[in-house]
Amino acid sequence: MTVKAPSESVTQRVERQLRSDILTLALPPGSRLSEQDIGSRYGSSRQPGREALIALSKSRLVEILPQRGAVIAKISVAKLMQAAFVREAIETAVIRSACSSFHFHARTRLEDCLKAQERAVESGDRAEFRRYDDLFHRTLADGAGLMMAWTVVEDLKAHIDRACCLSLGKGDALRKLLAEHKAIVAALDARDSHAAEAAMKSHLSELLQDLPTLEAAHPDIFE
Amino acid sequence: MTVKAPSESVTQRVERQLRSDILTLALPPGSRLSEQDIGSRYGSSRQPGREALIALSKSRLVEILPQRGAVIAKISVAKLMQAAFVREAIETAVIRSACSSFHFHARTRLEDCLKAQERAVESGDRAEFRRYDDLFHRTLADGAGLMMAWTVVEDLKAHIDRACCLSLGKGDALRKLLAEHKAIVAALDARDSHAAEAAMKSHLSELLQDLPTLEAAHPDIFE
DNA sequence: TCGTATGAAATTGTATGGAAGTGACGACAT
DNA sequence: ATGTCGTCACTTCCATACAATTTCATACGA
Repeated sequence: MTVKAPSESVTQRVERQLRSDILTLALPPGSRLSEQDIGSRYGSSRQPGREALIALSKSRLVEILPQRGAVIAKISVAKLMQAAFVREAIETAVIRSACSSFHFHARTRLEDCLKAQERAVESGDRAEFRRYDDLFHRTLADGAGLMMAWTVVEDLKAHIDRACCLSLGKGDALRKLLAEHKAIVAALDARDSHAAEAAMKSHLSELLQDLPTLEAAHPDIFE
Repeated sequence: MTVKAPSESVTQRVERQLRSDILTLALPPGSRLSEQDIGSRYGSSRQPGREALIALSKSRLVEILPQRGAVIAKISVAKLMQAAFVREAIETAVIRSACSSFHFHARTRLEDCLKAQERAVESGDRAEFRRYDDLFHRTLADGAGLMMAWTVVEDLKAHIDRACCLSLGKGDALRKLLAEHKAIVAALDARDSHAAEAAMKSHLSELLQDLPTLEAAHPDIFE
């Protein structure tokens, strides 16, 4: 007997594709979009397009102008800094909490993430690396019994990720991120909450280093 | 010449009313709702009802069962604890940041909040007190230049507030909360980030004190 | 030349019709 | 007694029709 695959609804698919196109900058910030545009772009009627726009406007990726249309949000340095601030506040708290109690099974999944990232570094596959970066942070929250923290961070992360898409990413950037992950896990294993928090903090701030450079290089898509 | 009042759309009104009815427990957790129900309850067609349900499902106040309907989320102790954890992580970080830099004008608005809450305590108006409690915390974030932090907290707070509606609230509870607000402001004025963080922490944990009692008293609406 | 009306086009906001999914219930066979 | 199947009511999900609003261009008049 086959388990029923809970197939994705049209709205979910459109939302996922639109989000992806926004995050990868396939749809450049500042673009104007109508519900109709979205619908025909992804092969649906207005309704799924409308619901996707509403959903993404909740995480501030698009701005809905009442009665007029929607615009892909420009990358705002202020929003970026605030998102990073809140993310850091949450993730440092999570890692601290993880140091006092962490699910055994999650620990082995962390190991899997590290291994997968190791492979991604070798093959230079940035997308793969990023997938497991997400999973790494999610697993930390899960192991600490704080999945809600991850759902909040996930939303904030979207803004940060969009900026990361611009970053050229020198060859050894991934290697550095991986080393930071390993430092976090090491501190977690040692139940050293101060070290873990510090490692997490420096890991997260990593991403904002070359923000000024990026803004100078792409003035049109910044606010 | 009068400024045009940007009148509320039907969807917004329905969403606001539904949210309010959920938070005040006028709609008890566990109730099943259809788009049609919402529409006729608040005098609209199914569409605004649908969009309101979708919106509230994002903040996990209702759970949408695909092809079947929606239910008002039950109060979950686990979700409540996680929401409180994340809120504390964010708000303590905000108050710490506020201690290093805080907008002058926001400081006077804090004073207004305290005064208004003083009056609310005198008249015993809990709703009024709560309104200014929100404004107090929002103003802290605003003054620190971290409004995004407040938008995140606001969503988490919904779950906490719903539980607070159950709490009988002894007469001097408000007085205690007000005193805590004053302690936070005092520490902020002194730029004493450790004291401010501690004051905020104890203020937020205040709300969860009698959670076990509540759960025992209302087993039906807990998960 | 400039400001103002007017009207068409585009867009969202709202309502409604219809297809398809889900679970409940009972008839019926085993 | 139990399990399988068909029917039925209910609901969402998606498409589409209609109404309301905004914008833009254009024409007109001072």
